[in-house]
Amino acid sequence: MDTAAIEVRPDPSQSSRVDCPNCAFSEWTSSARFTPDSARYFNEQIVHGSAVRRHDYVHHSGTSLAFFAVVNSGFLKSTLIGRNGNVQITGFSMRGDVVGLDAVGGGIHQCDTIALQDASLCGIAYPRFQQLVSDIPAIQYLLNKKMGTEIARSHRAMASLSAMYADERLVNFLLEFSERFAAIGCSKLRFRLPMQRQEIGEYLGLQLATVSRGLSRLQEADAIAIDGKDITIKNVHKMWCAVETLPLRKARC
Amino acid sequence: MDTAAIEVRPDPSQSSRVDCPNCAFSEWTSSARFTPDSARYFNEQIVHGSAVRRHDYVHHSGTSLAFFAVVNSGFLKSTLIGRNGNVQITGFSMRGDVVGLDAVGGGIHQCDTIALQDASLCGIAYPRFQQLVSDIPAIQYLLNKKMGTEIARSHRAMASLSAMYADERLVNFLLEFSERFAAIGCSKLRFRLPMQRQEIGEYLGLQLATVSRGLSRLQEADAIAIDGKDITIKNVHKMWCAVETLPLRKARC
DNA sequence: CGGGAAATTGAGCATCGTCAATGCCTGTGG
DNA sequence: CCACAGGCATTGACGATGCTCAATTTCCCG
Repeated sequence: MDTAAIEVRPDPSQSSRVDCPNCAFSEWTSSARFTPDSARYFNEQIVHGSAVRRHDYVHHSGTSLAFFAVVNSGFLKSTLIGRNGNVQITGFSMRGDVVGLDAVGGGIHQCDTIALQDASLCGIAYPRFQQLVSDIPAIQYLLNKKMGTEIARSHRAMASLSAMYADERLVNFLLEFSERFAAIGCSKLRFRLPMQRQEIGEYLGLQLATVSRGLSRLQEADAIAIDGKDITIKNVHKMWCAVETLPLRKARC
Repeated sequence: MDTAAIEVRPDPSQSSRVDCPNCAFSEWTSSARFTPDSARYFNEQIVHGSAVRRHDYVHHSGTSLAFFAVVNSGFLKSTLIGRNGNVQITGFSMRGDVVGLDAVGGGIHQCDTIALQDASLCGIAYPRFQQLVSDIPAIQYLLNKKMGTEIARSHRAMASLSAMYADERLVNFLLEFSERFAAIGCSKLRFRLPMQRQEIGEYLGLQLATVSRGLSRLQEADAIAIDGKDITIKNVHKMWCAVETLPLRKARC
């Protein structure tokens, strides 16, 4: 799989390249800031409905930014590889998320982005995107919003990595996903985590074993129910309480 | 101190509001993408040479994004306050850095930004900035670059917080500052850290005591010299070696 | 020069990483 | 249809890293 993955594999379930019923860019073009004409024009520049399969790379670290992709369905992870081979997952992408933003600074992708499961993407070539910006200011406005949101999210992630105990990070993580699922119209109380325990650990800075123990503890506290990757949030309050039942932590409340 | 800090406190050392010899926005207007006319016009919209004093707030978390500020001189920190009162420093800003980017997503500042020492800023009102974008595409391009760079930096910070030992984070931190000082024309081998040990800890996810111990260890290894806040980098290679002399870590090489 | 904040350093122990054994689930081939 | 293999998850034991608490020294500013 290579950088061109989203270009070479049109998703057969998408009948038309232009009238893409599932396209997450519609969140952009339906914005009030778009005129119908500019929306149509923008839409024509998009490569619609590219499919990637589990483990495919959407882009590689070190390659130049060729296109922005937006996720229609499925899930992606973005990873940095450290000096010692440490894997850090910098984020998970789901429907509506734009992939490739960390390359905007220098034009070179800093991370690998990989499909966690089969996914559908829409993309727009970066040079084309830059041309459109001057014609359609709304595009720029929406890109700014996405980038600002990503900055805020990674700052929160830093706080979680830096200042929270393992169990708190887990609770935070589950609630982050709960919110994000709600934002795309799924249940915020019952959802399937698309990644495995190892990958949760690589995002939260924890070992696989610690993640597993933490989830078990939350379940014992009757705060959540776990069925493999399926999570049911039973009691948000209990989630935070469960975190504070360990010896030293009681003092902190 | 309040959100309007940069508006109400013109720096007397700046003689003119328009011809600001020290303005870090000159990095923008001198870009090849600016025509002389647009550079002049942009420059006229900037509030030049506002001074903030140590401990002043440049903006408060929860307030709306009123302006972008760029740092001319001095240093700022941006902080998130957690549920338990934990302080997370999400970044330090120095000359050329734009402050307020994490508010672009939702229009509300997510962090407090505070001067570590007396500083000089230039600012531009956000609504005005947005108006200018359509007239001067170069502005947008440069903002994008800054935001993309910030995303990449916070992802690296996540990796550091998540996957590195205390001493590695410190080495990483010192080298990050070394690079950034070099980028603004200062020595990369000898510089003064503007923040205190506690604040290094709040950025790196370490306790003050751990920071202090780590620095001492690097000094004992003859990798750096410490004189209070003044750091001399004596041997980059030894910095990384020093990290690996503790018991368990030898195995990892 | 003196007072208070910041930094260094020490001792003890909690959290979490490491290593390892076991259990569960799925897909495959006999 | 069942056995088996391989990946993934759970759970246990143990020890190291780094946090907490605290004493002391150094630095900075009035």
